[in-house]
Amino acid sequence: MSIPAPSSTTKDRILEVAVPLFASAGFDGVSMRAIATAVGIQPASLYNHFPDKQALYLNAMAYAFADKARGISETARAPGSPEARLHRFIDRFTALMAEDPDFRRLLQRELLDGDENRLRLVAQQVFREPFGAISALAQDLDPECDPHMLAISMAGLVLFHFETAPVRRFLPGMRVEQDSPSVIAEHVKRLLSRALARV
Amino acid sequence: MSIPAPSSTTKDRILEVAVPLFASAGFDGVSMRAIATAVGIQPASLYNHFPDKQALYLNAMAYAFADKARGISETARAPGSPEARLHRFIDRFTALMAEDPDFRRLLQRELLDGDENRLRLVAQQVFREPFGAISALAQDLDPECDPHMLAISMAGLVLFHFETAPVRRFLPGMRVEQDSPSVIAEHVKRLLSRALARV
DNA sequence: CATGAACTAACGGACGTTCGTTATCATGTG
DNA sequence: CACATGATAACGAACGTCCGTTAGTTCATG
Repeated sequence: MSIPAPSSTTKDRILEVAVPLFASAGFDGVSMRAIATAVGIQPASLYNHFPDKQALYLNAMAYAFADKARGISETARAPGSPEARLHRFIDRFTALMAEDPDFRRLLQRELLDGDENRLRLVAQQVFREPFGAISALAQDLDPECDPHMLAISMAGLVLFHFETAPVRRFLPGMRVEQDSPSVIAEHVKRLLSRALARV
Repeated sequence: MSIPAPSSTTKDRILEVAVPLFASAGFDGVSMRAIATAVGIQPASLYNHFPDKQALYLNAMAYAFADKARGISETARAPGSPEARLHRFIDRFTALMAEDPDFRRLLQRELLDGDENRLRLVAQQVFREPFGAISALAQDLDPECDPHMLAISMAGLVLFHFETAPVRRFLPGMRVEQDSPSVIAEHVKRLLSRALARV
């Protein structure tokens, strides 16, 4: 997924290992001992790099979210007609969520459990800029619609298909292709294009 | 919300207290001692009613999800034109999520952390029927569209606005009215009506 | 008197964290 | 070049706390 730097510091290796652990089990579900074991050091050694578990978690979040924000907003701000920008955004956003499940899971975990400070931090440092870009795109697509709400709807349409994948397996009418990123993207693009077509 | 039975057993009182605790802090975030304290009994007494914590959690889930399934599927299956049924479903579904945040949080927690057994249980005993109803409505609305994916999209459009509420507070363009159930319902209905209008 | 549900007390284990020590290694000095 | 120095990061061991759970006991109710 990401090219491991040849001269990676221990601190980076800890974060690299901690991100998927936190993404899959949450803050309370991952012990310092588990992280240390995964890195291959003793638990006490973690405290040479981070003052406490909370700091390690925040650094892991920042590590996981790095450059994601820029990637999203760039695709939304790219030139072209609103429809073309919409399609490019949906394609890219879907691919991003498919290729980095840790990012999506960390995000949804924060939405459930994040305290006010963490949520403000994530909102301002990660989502403010790309969300502004999506909102601007939304306004170009349908000037009469609240751009804030339309932006949320656009992102939610994509995300919810990933979010529900583990339970959709057990529901009727499920076909494996419905989990494929390209199928999801096509479905969302079709829905949004028709909803937002100039009248 | 729900009428408390006058002759409620201790078992019911435990579940009643455990549901919001589990909904807000998750399985690992709620100790047996915390539940016992909230009920007003000793931790050991919980084991007179449930063999272990896992069983208590499963019963709490069943308790929280009871009758929700029936409520959802009834609104989706009600008679009328597809458009009218869509509007009624969105209205009712939105109201349901707004008035019972515990249900929504428990659901999203399961989507994140539920193991295969729990997810299958939830899918088959809670969502199979209402999801079928929504899918049927989706097929009536747009026979050319995959009803499974359209049903997911319809639910996701509503849910994502609630899910992101805690972080939207810190994003630009936010106005308080965007958290109101009726505004969310109107937004979603408008979007879906236009997307699914007969060509 | 039998039964079920409450109590008090405690067990064993996992957890976050701290402590004192050791090993590695780049750097400055004779 | 040889060697002391200081910083960094690893280690093993332990502390205090909280957890899920169990055991044994009391007590009210039928």
